[in-house]
Amino acid sequence: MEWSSSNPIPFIPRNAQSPFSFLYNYNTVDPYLYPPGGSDMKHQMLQQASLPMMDLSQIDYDSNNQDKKKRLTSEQLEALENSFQEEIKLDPERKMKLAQELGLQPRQIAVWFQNRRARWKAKQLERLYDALKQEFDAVFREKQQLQEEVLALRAILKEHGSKRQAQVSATGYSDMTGEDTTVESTSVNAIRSSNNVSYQAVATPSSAVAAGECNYMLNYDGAAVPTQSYYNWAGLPSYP
DNA sequence: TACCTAACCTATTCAATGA
DNA sequence: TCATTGAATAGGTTAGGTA
Repeated sequence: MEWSSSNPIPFIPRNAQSPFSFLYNYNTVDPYLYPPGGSDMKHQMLQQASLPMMDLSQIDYDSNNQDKKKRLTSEQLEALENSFQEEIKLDPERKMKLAQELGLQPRQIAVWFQNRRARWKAKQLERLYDALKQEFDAVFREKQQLQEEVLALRAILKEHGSKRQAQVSATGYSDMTGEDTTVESTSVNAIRSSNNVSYQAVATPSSAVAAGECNYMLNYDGAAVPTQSYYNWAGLPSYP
């Protein structure tokens, strides 16, 4: 059965004399709105009925109760979605207007918007996670490439060190003509080329957005200094 | 300043639904 | 039958109004 004004759920109390009759059909008669009294209304009514405070969750619901959860119709969902796209927050005027137009209780409109905002936020977090993961993967790959480059450079240095040592031993002086620098520079370029390391800023538009969102969501001021662990992780030579 | 109220958020429950 | 979805609830927080 659909939930709409054209097909309303008849309000048939389980027992009109029962002090608990207000618990039934509250999809039709919203206990949080009618009458006004806030979220303590159930307890207030229990007290008015001269009954002790009790755990309402323990009350035995009738198997024929009328508060079965009903899915909203596609028309109702479309209207609610359109309204949500216009404005994520719901002002009282819009809530009443939507309730009237869609044949729903204002409380249902408010609940739908609350759940919709929760789903929207979860989706945003999911996107942020994906963006950060991509960023991490890219940085991790670059770190591996740099480590390989460091190893290669160390090997070159070791090789040239051995040659120089042999030259000093043979001639008694060191050759500082700059030829070695040219060799090393060429070697570095070759290694970098083979590793396809660009040496540009890693931040991509998506990662920049992700970082911005991350800073916003985590209330992060963005002024952090690299930590000791970062230097260790990055394989950097020294920690300032 | 304490209290009240309304609106909101997060976590959870549970009926409806589809594979 | 079971996993997923989403409407609804519970309980907590916060902001604004008021005595």
